[in-house]
Amino acid sequence: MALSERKLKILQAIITDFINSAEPIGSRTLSKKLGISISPATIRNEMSDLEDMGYLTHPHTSAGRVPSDKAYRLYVNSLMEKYELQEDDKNKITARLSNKFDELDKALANAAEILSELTNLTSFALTPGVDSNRLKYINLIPVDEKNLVMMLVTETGKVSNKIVKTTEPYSKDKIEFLSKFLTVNYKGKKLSDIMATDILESCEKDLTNIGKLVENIMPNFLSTLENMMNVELFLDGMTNIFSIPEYNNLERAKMFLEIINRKKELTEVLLNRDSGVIITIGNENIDQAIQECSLITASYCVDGKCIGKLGVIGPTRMNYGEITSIIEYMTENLSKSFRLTEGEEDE
Amino acid sequence: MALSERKLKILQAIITDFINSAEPIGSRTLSKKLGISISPATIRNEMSDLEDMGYLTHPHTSAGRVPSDKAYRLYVNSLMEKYELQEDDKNKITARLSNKFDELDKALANAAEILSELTNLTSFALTPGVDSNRLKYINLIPVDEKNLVMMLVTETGKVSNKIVKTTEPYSKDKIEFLSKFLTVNYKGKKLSDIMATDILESCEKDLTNIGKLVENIMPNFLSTLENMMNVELFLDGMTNIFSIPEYNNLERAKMFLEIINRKKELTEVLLNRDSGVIITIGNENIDQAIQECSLITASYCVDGKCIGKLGVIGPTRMNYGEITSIIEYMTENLSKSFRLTEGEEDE
DNA sequence: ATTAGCACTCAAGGTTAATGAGTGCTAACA
DNA sequence: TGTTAGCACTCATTAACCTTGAGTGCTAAT
Repeated sequence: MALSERKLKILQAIITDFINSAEPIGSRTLSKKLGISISPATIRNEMSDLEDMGYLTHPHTSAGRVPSDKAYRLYVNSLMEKYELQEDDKNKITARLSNKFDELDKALANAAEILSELTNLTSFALTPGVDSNRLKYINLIPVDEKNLVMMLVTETGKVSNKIVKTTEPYSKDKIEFLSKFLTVNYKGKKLSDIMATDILESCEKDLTNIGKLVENIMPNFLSTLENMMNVELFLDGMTNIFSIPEYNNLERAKMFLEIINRKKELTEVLLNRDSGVIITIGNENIDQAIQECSLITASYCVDGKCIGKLGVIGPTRMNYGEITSIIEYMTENLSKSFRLTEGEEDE
Repeated sequence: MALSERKLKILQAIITDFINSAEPIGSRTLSKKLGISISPATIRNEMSDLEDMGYLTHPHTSAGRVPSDKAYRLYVNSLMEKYELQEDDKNKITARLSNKFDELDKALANAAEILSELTNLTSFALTPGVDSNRLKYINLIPVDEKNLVMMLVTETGKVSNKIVKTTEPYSKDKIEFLSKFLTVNYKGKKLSDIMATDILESCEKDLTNIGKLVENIMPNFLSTLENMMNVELFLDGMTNIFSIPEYNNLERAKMFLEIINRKKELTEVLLNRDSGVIITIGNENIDQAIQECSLITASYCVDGKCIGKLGVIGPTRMNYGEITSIIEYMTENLSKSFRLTEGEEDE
């Protein structure tokens, strides 16, 4: 059976209505709402067909129809009209985003906050990922006779440092040498690649003259690298779940919040998503736990590389058009502001 | 009316029972549970007295009795028996705490996680506070011709740094001079004091010879300081609330989570608490929003200064003895490990 | 192909009654 | 005088039952 023009129209009406009301919609109500006059009975027949085709379901015999994941997918791909953000909203977003972008972490936490407020959903922001992260700057800075600070900066602007305690006083020469050695060997290399090679061994061969110092510093070098590889997840608007009818019962709200709070797993899910605007609906999600939710994510760029993610998670019944526009606009904005602050080599 | 020996015994029995069961307890049940045989009728009389004195309440006429905040206070102050952690538990805690204390933030997040698991409550950890935080180390490090890194370290081991972009190429001499200038002027000073003085003005007087560089750097100096003053709050075990009978309904769970997620306000509340082990019960809390909860916090020390906090929040019906012991033990442990890693001047 | 009509279904909400854990009071008892 | 047994009373909780109304599916007429 093919999807006639009319079927599509009915399906679309059901979906948009359900997105707004969260109530199953019946034939009589729908008949009244549709512009053209089709009788409830006809609509019932069409609905029945749509159900056979897998686009609608029934919570129970005497309830109205509800769109299935398949219906949402069709909706997102072709039925949904493009949502244009108001100029006014755009300005508000831009203003709030540009508040404080001097620290990546803060900017992202801020972005997540804005996003959850605008969408009334749970939002998240993920710091730039590992893959294309390269070391840009390595330095060892003396503090006092037995303490020094190791500082690493990546191309994406991530800074990490650590106080290193040496077992015996060090000479300035030695740490300068080591600093240069590290720079020569690892600058421009990917974090993951450095981690993968057996650094400790190769260093100890080359650096026998510095002796003990290497023993103090290299393990710290590695652990700091590891540290920088850890993407960080910012969540916001968790309690928005309580105002969503679908989650208006303890069991479901609890489940949702427990999933959301398993940050490691959630991060994993997000890291595995492609770049660009990605929408996954209900059972399209590979992860069992979130097959009742939809996820919309988009990636933002730092230094021209699209590796961080911003997005929302909520019930499959969400306003895909509007939310997608918001996220897209926000990530574009973030990308722009990160380019401006971090470096302007291209100008 | 005075609290007779027997009244105390009855009150204590009611409290311990209620802490475990969360159910109002009646005279008959209590009579059976008490070692000595007192008839239900007598217990009823005593209960009635205790209610008049404000130690007990009634959810409704035909329900058992429930301890009031006043009762819990009495319990905590004098009735409660000291809870001794098992050697076994202690070892487990120590082992998990010492896992990774190379970064303060991680160690605290980890501590909060352990604490919420052990208590089945919502836990939090607060990074060291502002008051006694002094600058220990200031440095400006050249990266490339127009970028440098400003690094600040406090006595409590907090490190913060920021990439500063200068409007025009700088000379090494100048930044070294500025670095020394800042060190001479601000090392050992409290962050808050530095923030309070009108730095910009005084600098521009003294530093006319460096010109533009000051304009680039000083605002960053200030914002980085501000940054370091921000204490950070780590929360864990939020969803534990769902397994607590008191919160077994949407409204209350929602309220609780919303309060907990207003991190700024929560931080404020925690910052205002004294050092040492502090227990506040229900209406003893100044903050309206948490007057149905009890808070237990203890402070841990970094570098011998007790300024960070670790604690839990939950219903007034909580196992004060056990939880207090756990928190106390954990903060002691944290203080120890922070002393060992950060410096051993005293040995 | 469309529609009106009708029997049927079922969740939700309201009413009622039974249950039982608990109280307060009174009078008897040691 | 403090303690206890007994009894009437209260009230949250639960289950059983009924009513309502939104909705369906099917059939027969248009």
